Amino acid sequence: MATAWTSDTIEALGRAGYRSGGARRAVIELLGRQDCCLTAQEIFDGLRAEGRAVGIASVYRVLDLLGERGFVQRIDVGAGMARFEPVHLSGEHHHHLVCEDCGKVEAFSDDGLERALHKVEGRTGYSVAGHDVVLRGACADCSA
Amino acid sequence: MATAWTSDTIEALGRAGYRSGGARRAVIELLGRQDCCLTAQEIFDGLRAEGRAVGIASVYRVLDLLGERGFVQRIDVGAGMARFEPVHLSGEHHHHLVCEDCGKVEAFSDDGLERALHKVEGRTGYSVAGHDVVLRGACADCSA
DNA sequence: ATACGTGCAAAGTATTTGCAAACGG
DNA sequence: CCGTTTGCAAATACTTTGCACGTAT
Repeated sequence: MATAWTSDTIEALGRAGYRSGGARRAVIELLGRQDCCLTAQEIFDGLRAEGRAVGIASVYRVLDLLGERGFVQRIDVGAGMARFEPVHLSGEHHHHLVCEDCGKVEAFSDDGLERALHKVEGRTGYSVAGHDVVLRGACADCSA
Repeated sequence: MATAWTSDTIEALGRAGYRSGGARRAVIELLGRQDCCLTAQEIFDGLRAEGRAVGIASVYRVLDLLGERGFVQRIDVGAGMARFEPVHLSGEHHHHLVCEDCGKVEAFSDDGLERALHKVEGRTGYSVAGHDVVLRGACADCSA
């Protein structure tokens, strides 16, 4: 069950002249199945759990390549560890809610917020390629 | 010319039982003079440049203490290096604009964005303590 | 006087790189 | 075959910690 993102990504890399060895394909396939962000270590562990062991260096190399080409978005929630998630062509995306207590990371999205961001982006003088929003706080479980 | 933030912070720490040695004071004073975020290394270099050499470990220790107590905000713009800036009691704050090309970081603020954020925060189920927004792109110089 | 603060050096963690072997086209 | 990709181990970069000494109160 290859997702659209998975096949689009593999195909686009192929067109750009990249070969598809086992490690790259495995990382892309695992990423395609996620709906929120993962750390490099989580990807490494996930692949190992399904028996497709790859070197941690390859995980980083694939993430770096995908990041450069805009297929994944690097996300920093401030835990000293980068997180990565697929960027969907549809343009739909979400932002993150981080529990400062237990470390849980969840996604949320909001149209009003997107509109406000879009408006600001026009006034910056920058050619804005993207944005990240992180809300920090205590989740329902932790604030109880 | 001690800023309000500088003296408020030193005073509050004093009330909380912290002594004021040279390194802590130096870091707090330097931070109080900034209007945007600095890395630990920039703080270290800045202090050294003004002849107030402090250990890099002390810089990190002070930043950690100030962060815990809410006097500074840790900011991640995705360069693999944390940045820190004073949190003003007035509640006024800004967000960041990062040039992915040259690495420049600038501040911006926008009331419409704050309103949109505030609205979203109420619907999350989290008790939201704060938020960060990072706009990524190419600055005027780099996109030319 | 005594506990807290500081600097240095060593340790720790996340990430990157060098290199030789495996592999895809 | 030949150049890319991969895994391993070593290197790096940022940050944290241990410890002995200095200092504020």
